[in-house]
Amino acid sequence: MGRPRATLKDIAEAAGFSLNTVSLALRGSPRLPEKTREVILKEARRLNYYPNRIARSLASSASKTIGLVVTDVTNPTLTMAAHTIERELSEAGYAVMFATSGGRTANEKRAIELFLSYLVDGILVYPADRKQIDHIQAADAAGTPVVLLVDVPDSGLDVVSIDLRAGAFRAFELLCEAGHRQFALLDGGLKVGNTDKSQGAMEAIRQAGLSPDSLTVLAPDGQSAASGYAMMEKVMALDPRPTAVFATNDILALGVLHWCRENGVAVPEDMAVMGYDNTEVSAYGAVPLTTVNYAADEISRLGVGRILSRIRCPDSWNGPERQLIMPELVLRGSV
Amino acid sequence: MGRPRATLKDIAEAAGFSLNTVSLALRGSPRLPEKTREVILKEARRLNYYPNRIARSLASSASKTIGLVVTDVTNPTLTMAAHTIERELSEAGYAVMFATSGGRTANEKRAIELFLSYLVDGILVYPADRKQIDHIQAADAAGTPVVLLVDVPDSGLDVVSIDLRAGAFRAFELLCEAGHRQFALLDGGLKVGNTDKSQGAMEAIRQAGLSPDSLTVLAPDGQSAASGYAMMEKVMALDPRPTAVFATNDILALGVLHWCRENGVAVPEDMAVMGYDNTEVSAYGAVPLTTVNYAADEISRLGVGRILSRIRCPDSWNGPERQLIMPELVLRGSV
DNA sequence: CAGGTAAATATTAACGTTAATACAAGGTGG
DNA sequence: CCACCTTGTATTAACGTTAATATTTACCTG
Repeated sequence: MGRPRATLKDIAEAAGFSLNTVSLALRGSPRLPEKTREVILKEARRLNYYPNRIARSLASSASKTIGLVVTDVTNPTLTMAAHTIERELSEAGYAVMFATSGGRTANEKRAIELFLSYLVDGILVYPADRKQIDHIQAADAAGTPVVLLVDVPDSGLDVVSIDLRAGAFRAFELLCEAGHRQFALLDGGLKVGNTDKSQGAMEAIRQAGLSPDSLTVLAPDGQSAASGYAMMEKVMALDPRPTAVFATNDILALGVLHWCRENGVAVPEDMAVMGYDNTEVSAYGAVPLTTVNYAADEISRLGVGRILSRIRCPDSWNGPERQLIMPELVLRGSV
Repeated sequence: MGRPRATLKDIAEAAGFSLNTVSLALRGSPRLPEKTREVILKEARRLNYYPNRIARSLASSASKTIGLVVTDVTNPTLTMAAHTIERELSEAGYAVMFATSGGRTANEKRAIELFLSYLVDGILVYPADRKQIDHIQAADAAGTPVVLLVDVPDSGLDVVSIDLRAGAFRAFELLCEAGHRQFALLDGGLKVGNTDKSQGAMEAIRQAGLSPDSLTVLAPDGQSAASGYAMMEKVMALDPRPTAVFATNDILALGVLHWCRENGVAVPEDMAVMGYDNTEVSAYGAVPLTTVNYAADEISRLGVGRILSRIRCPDSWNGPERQLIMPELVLRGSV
């Protein structure tokens, strides 16, 4: 099975220096003369040395690893975010440990514990349930920096997030301006305590001088196109019947569009449909979807920046900060 | 920043046993009497102990970690696979380290080296380029089991994969039976040495008694809907003009459908369109897409099973095995 | 009751690093 | 020219676990 891999000791013996000198040389210490370093580096290359990060972590109590917990990678938005996070971190020399909670707090808790047991230097979380975050707060309090990627006010934690409420607010402003007076909102987040979008919607309606009755909020079962499709039965049964459906993500909206096509409901003439996230598919559905952009890239970059700065200069940290990104509308044909 | 976390030593002192006894107790050794174990477990809970896996890894030289390299998480198929892999492994008590190669061998190499430096117990890879796999072979040869999730014949490595060639073969059988005689194939894999699907297509055409000229293979720039859309200019300029377009993934096909709608080409009447992967969106595009299923779940489960069995019983391993899953066609409206 | 075995626990040495000192040699300044 | 830095290197002790032996105690057997 091949020789055991080379260690610092092997290099030390081969190069004729002490183990620690080798360690210093490989870490580029300025305390060593050029020549010594060269000899050692050459030997290291010859032996095909690469460091054992486990040992390094143990000795230095810094693992150069970040944990990422995501609710559901199947969501293209979170996929994008995970992707960017991985790229950014890997450029910064960090490895990524990855876990999904499936929206269940128990899983999330296990994942975080796992991460802690691997001594991760920091944790990025899309929380499963914003009402249950004790275990997250505990991790932060115990000294492992945490950054939330969804806004949880008063969590006492660092937050970098899209302003979801503002996104929904803008979306409903648009719908109101377009003359709609009766709305259905399919909110996939309600079941996990995420009411931002519903709240934003309601605010916009109030501001437009409409009655709260003009908005019906429905909680679909999952985040799939199938479940958006299924909800349309209920939407069409409402009285008065809405003229606009807003879904809290594109994939739900896609299901809505599909239902409309199959049932001869013209979009946007008979029914306006709006999504959320601006995933790639939104442009290519039965009707190009008007949606709210989710700047996954920006969130990821900012989130990574924040966690790294907390890790690298723990002193310059002055308590948690909330940073909310304002989302843009993406106008296409479905409204 | 909170107390430093409890170690075995702390428990040992609190419980009045030696450090090693504590270690044994926590690992459930049968050599200890029930009572001792209870005392120790109680103390451990009281101190909120959880193991330091870094230390454990170093001592036991097994990290209970698996590395996963994927070419592009943005691809919903790979997302699904990554998701299932993570779930399966986490159930088996393994953590997952995650990296994307972006289809670049250099990145893949770096990722694998990173994994090795973290002493992962095994590696699952969607290889970036099947012509450059020395570094993967090297990892396996050096004692870290590797399983490829894409077929690379004669790699000398374990393989669990969808039979991509057979999928394309079946797809073209279908198209031929439907009476088509002139085909365009948008192959997103060509640029990274992945010719399976093109080969399968050609075989089917040959078997149907058609001339090789009836198939035009085009290499789109990326794996996006936009690039599928862009390629349609070229497809329509072909002479004779094809009556069927086969794209090697759904997202490309989605772009094709979009082009057709915008340019008044009726699908499937004027143009048959087929995709590959059976991603969720394929059912909800401008026209429901006929496609080839990619059993991401099955691949993932089998891949995880294989790597775990190699880790857990290295002795019962009799050299690399190739396991190919036969894909099914999914018939919808676009053909 | 000597001798042996088993059960329960302790001791010691790894694992491969980093970090904190320690030491030697050679130069410099008062 | 001796005390004192500086420069280059070596030594030693962590880090928190597991693994391999040791040791003690208790019990059983002939």
